[in-house]
Amino acid sequence: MQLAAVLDAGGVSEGAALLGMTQSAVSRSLSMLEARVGEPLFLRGRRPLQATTLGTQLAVHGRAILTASRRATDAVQGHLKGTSGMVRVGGVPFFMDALVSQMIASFHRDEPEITVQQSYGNLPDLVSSLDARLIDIGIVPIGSAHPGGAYEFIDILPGRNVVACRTGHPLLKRPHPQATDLAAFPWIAPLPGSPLLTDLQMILLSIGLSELNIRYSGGSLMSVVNFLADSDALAVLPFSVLFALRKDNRVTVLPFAIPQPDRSLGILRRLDSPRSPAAERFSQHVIRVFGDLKHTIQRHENAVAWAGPDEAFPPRP
Amino acid sequence: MQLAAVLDAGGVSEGAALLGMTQSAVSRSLSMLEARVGEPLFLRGRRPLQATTLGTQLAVHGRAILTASRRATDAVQGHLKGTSGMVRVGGVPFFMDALVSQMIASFHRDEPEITVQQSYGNLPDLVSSLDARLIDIGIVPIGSAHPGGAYEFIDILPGRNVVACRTGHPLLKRPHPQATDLAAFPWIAPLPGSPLLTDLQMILLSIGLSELNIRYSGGSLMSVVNFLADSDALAVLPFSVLFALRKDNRVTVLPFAIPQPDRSLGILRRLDSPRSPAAERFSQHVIRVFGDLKHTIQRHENAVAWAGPDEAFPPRP
DNA sequence: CAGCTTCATAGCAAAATGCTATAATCGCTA
DNA sequence: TAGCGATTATAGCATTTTGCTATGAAGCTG
Repeated sequence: MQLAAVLDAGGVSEGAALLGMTQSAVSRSLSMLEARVGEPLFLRGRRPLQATTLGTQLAVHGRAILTASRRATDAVQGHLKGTSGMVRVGGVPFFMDALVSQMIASFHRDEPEITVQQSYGNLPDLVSSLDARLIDIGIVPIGSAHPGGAYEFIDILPGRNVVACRTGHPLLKRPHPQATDLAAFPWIAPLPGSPLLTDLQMILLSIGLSELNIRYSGGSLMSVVNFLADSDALAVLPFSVLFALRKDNRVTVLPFAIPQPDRSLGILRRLDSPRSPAAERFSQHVIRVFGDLKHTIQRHENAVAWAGPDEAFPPRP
Repeated sequence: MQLAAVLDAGGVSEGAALLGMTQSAVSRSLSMLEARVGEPLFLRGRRPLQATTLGTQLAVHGRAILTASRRATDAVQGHLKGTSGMVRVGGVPFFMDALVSQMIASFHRDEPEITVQQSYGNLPDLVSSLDARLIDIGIVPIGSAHPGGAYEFIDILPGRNVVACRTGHPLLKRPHPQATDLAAFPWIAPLPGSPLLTDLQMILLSIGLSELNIRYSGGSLMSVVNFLADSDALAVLPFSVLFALRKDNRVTVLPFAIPQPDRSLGILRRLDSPRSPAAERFSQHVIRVFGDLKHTIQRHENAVAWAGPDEAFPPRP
């Protein structure tokens, strides 16, 4: 580091000043380095100081160490102030892809120094990831089965599922689609482990059918949307996810009321985990953006003319 | 560095072993680092050791320092053994482009760890570069004017100039071209400062003309060759340079004997400069390759049916 | 809960590192 | 080339850091 500083500054005294040290200290340690190497590192008595080839080469590595060292102190200071750092976020795939990824982008605009590490998983995986401290926060839908006292759960969006179809789907032309109509079309099943899977079975029950015509399952959100848009298939999706996709105008809500899960999307974190300022800021950001989003989503929901099998499943107010 | 090693190895003891230290030393310094930072860097009591986000981030920089440090020791060891290092070579443009650049390539095949830094210059520039220790060796043509006792000059190729023209040049059809024939064509002048410029004037004198028809001057070798190949112009070039270009079959030797300079291409270096093994190896390589080349060049020279203004300038034996 | 492994802490010696003060050297100019 | 101004090397000393061995504490495993 001293070699690099000295060569960059053009002299021992200047280099020492650059490092906040005295000239003598730098002079000695460089002499010792030369002695250890057994070769001169620079040519004495020249202004500006000339390095030997070996000196030049070593200075390259010294510069690397110097910058790494500076970055390390920056990382620590940023971490303590919360202006930089790292958040490891795990979440359920669909929400991450549709909503959280955009929030990460907007978060990065505000806090460019904070690294966000995203990972996917369903509730059990995310809980064990939290336990193993592999992630700092999880963004998951949680129902009545609370995960226990070791966790904090911050509610950010009520769960609300809808039936999704492509824009221009034949069923959209009917004023009041019936359950039997829905059963006539192929369905997309969510990934195993997804809460949407149980939701789908709930719907089956409520409709009174024993089985749906599952034609596709197991894809990411992008795959599902692509499939939906290019076919007449139907899928159960969170309304907020569809809301996030409204700009594309490829998929939309089928106005058919279905039983709603008693579930909320929220931020899950361990109470005992050392909460870093970066994670704190990210959580606040997500909560704020979802808070802003909630009203817009609500308006869009109310704009749908719902129809359903009976009055047992009205849209939430 | 210790943090990185410990996290990579998966434990304090393993990390210490990786660094060739005892476990206790590493344990203590990491504790001190944690105290300094004021935050835990890893979660105690977990196998394999889990880092906090800050620990992970700092480890990144630690790894950078670790690799830089390793590379530095490699650089030193390589320098001492001569298997790695850096040579700064300066040379006259035409020889560098035609011959030395290829030798640098073949040298790099043998010694991939040695960096070669090439620069251009004519004799005076190269001497001052040597004095300023900006280059380690110079590859220059030197005549009777020896540069002085502070330098070592190793002869590698006798100077031998020829008139060059494109293949298919009209003059090639004549069995014995005369001086007046040559004067009828445009000429390419070498860059100012090049020894070839004085050579060209020598030729003028010997031919008995006061001036040649200079149509182009000041280009690099590639420019000169391109110009030669696409015109009927003539140029004075070292035979070895033309030899190196024989594969392209674009330019060739005009069999017209011209006065030869009392000059040799050779390696110039300061006697007092700290001679690195890398520079030593490079010099040896250049000398060896030129040594091999010399005989081939000689054969090609002898194959030319020379003709000239008189017997004063016969081809060298 | 014993046994094994791993990590943290003491205690001590050696080395490295820092400073101030001072000598030696170098480059430049008159 | 002598001298000046600036820069670099060395001395001497105090402090900190670093290393080791030995030993205690804590965690997993069967």
